[in-house]
Formats: sequence, C-alpha cells, structure tokens
Amino acid sequence: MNHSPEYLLQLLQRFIKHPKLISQLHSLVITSAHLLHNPNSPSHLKWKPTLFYNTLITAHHTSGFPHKALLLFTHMLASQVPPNSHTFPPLIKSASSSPSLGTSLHTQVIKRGVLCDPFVQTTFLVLYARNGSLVDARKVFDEIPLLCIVACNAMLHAFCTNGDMESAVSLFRGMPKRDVVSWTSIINGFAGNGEFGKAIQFFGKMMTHKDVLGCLVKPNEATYVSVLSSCANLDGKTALDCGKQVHGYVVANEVNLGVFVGTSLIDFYGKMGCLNYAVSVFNQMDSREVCTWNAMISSLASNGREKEAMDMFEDMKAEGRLRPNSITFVAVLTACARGRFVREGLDLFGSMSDVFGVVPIMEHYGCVIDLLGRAGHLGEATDIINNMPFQPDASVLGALLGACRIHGAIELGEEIGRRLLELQKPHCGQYVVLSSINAEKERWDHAADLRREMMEAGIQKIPAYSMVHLT
DNA sequence: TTAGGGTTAG
Repeated sequence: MNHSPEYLLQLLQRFIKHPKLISQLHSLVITSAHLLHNPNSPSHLKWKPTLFYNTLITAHHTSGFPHKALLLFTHMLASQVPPNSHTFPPLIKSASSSPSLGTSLHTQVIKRGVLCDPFVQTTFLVLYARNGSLVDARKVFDEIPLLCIVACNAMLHAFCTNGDMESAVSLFRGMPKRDVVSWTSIINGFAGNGEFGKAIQFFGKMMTHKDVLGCLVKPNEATYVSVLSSCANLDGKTALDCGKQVHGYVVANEVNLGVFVGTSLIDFYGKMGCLNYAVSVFNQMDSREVCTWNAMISSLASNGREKEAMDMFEDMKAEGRLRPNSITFVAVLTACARGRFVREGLDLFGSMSDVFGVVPIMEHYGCVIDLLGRAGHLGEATDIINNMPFQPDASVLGALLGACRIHGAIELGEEIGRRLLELQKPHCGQYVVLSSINAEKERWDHAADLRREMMEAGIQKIPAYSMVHLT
C-alpha cells in the first residue's frame, strides 16, 4: 500500500467530508509520522507537514469533531510543526464554545505572526460576535488593514445578531461594494430583530434598485428564505402577497426547491392558512429533512387538520431515514391537544425519551398540560405539573389556567393564577383570566378585588380591538 | 488548504 505523504494528503483532501474515513486516515497518518518529519526531506517538501496538519485539522472540524481538531493542534506543536495562517481559522471555529480557548489561540496567533492575516482576523471577528462581544468584534474589524467584502459582511452580521441594526445599516450604506450576502444579512438582521416589515421593504429595494456598482443584485436561496420567514411572521394581505411573489420568483427563475426554500414556503403558507399550497410544496420537494416534516406537521396541526398532522408523523416514521426531534414532538403534541387525541398524546409523550431519545423540555410539558386541560383532565394535569423534573414556567401554568377558565375550576384557577403572578412580571393577562373565572361564577367580590389589585399594580387591561385592512 | 448570509416550535 502506498503511504507516501503526497498520497495521504490526496486522500485527506478527497474525503474531507467523510467522518468515518477521516478517523481511518488519521490512523494512517499516525503510522506514517516518520514520513512527515524526515529531516532529509528536500527543501520544496519542508512545508508539507504543516499542510498535512492543516488538512487534518480542517477535516476534523468540518466533520463535526472540534475537540479532535484542537487535539491535533497540540500534536502539531509537540511535533514542532510550525502552524501558519491556514492553521488557525478551523481551530478558532472549533474553539467557538470556549472563550478561554479562543484567548489561547489569540496568543498563538500573535506568537506565530499571523495576526494580520485577513482570514484569521475575520474568523476572530465572527467568534467574538457569536459570543456576544460586539466591542471585541468591532475592534478586530477596525484593525483589518485592507477591508474586503467578506470582512464587511462578517461585521454586518455581527451587528445584526447583536441587535445593533443602526450600525449595521450605517456600515452597509458606507460599503464601497456589496453583494447578495450583504443584502441578505440586512434582511435577515431586521427579521431577527422582529422588524419583519423593514426586512420585506429591504428585499423590495434589493429587487428594484441598482446597487453601488450599477447592477441589480440577484437574490439566492438564503435571501428567499429570509424574506419568506419575515412574511410568515406578519399578518395581512401585504405579507401574503409578498410571500406569493417570492414563490413566483422561485418558480420563474427555476430555483431549486431545496430543503431551506421548500421548508420556508411550507411554513409561510401554513402560517397564512393556505394549507393546500403548503401541501403542494411539500409534495413537490425531492429532498426533505426533519425541519421540512416539522413545518408540514405544524401547519396541519394549527389549521384544524390534526388527524392529517398525526398521519404525517406516521409517514415520517415509516420513511425511516429521519429521526423525529424535539420540535417534531411539539408539533405532534400540539396536533393531539387541538384534535383532543388525549390517549395518543399521552402515549407519545411517554415514549419520547425511551423510544425516540428526545428528553421532554418545557414546551412539551406545555403541550401535554394543554392536551389534558382542554379535555378537562385538570387533576391529571396538576399531577404532571407537580411531578415535573423542573419548575414549570409561565407557559405551562398559563395552559392550566386557561383550562381552569374553560372548565370553571375556580379554586384551582386561583391557586395557579397566584403562582403565575409570583412567577411573572405584572401582566394583565393572568389578572383578566382570574377575574373572568370569578365573574363567570358570579363571584363578583373576588372579581372586583382582582381588578383592583391589578390597577394598584399599575396594570391596565389592553382593550381588545379589531382592524380592517383597506387596500 | 484558510474568512461572510438561510428553514421548523414557543
């Protein structure tokens, strides 16, 4: 078998995204270590050990083994193989969950004299932004001597994900050159900060205005996904029209209906109540991932087609390729609650952990309490709350309180309402529900007391309103 | 050989 360094390197580069092969190749590299460190190598091969380690580090990072990538770096240093600017970007990304490791790598970067490398700088910028250190990210950005579009886009994204849209837009306006990533970052930034209308406006501007270099910027799949997600989060005809228009672009431009775009379209149509469109997109997709099924099941569950949502879950399991995740169970349990499938819901909840390896979190408890509460099983719901492995939050208690109102359970409702009041910042919702429970049972004195308590706490009931959209 | 943007629940 040929174990020359060149051959191993070729193998590594070829199979860089195959985790199983990577560990085999790593073993081969270890057994061929003497080849890497041959002091008699000709001078044109001296850089090979560095390239070797760089490739292995990248391979482990991209295959989802960040710890191994970092371990390899220590081997590299121990073997006195000098790291270069290519070594650090994958290492910095592998250290993203540990700020202290990030600092150590920063020290190494300075020691190896590659601090001014734009790739290294941009990776640090992204790392600091991910850890929420916008000041540090900005500092790195300001120290980049020759700014390129990639570094600017990374800074745009840093501002957006840390909620500073003003700085993001200001930087965007000042950029000498922009591309589809710059535009998509801003659109997604507005969406991420809840300003969906502005996200849609920005998309409209992108589609109709020439950019700084006098050209129209063509959206890609990421852009469509961002704008569809914004449309899905808004109500009204404008949002529906906009999303439909995006779907139109996708069809007209023969954009591949991949997992991201397809899932976003399903979610959009589901949230708009256009179930038939959602199902049609789902059926057209060649490839579906868990999130695709989740979006479809949620859409059916929240549009009165609970039985179909349950059937869809069965289809997903029958296909066998994908494992339901935490979100899948929120969607299916929601379907059970709304469809009054109490037995099925409880069985499913019971099997989550054992059969599917998904440990129930707060959202799942919320669904089950809703499931039992709607069906009037208030005692069972209370038992589950009292035996939860963690303290129930407002959504779980709120689900039970809502059920108490529906079923006129005054005492339990008062108890849960009080617990909610202790848990939450003052909010009129609980007071109003509590007060309504009492009023419905003609316990006017209690109802009046609660309303008074509410006013004293400085809370005013938000008046109900309805809106007519005029076009 | 190395750097930037995206989907599902609540």
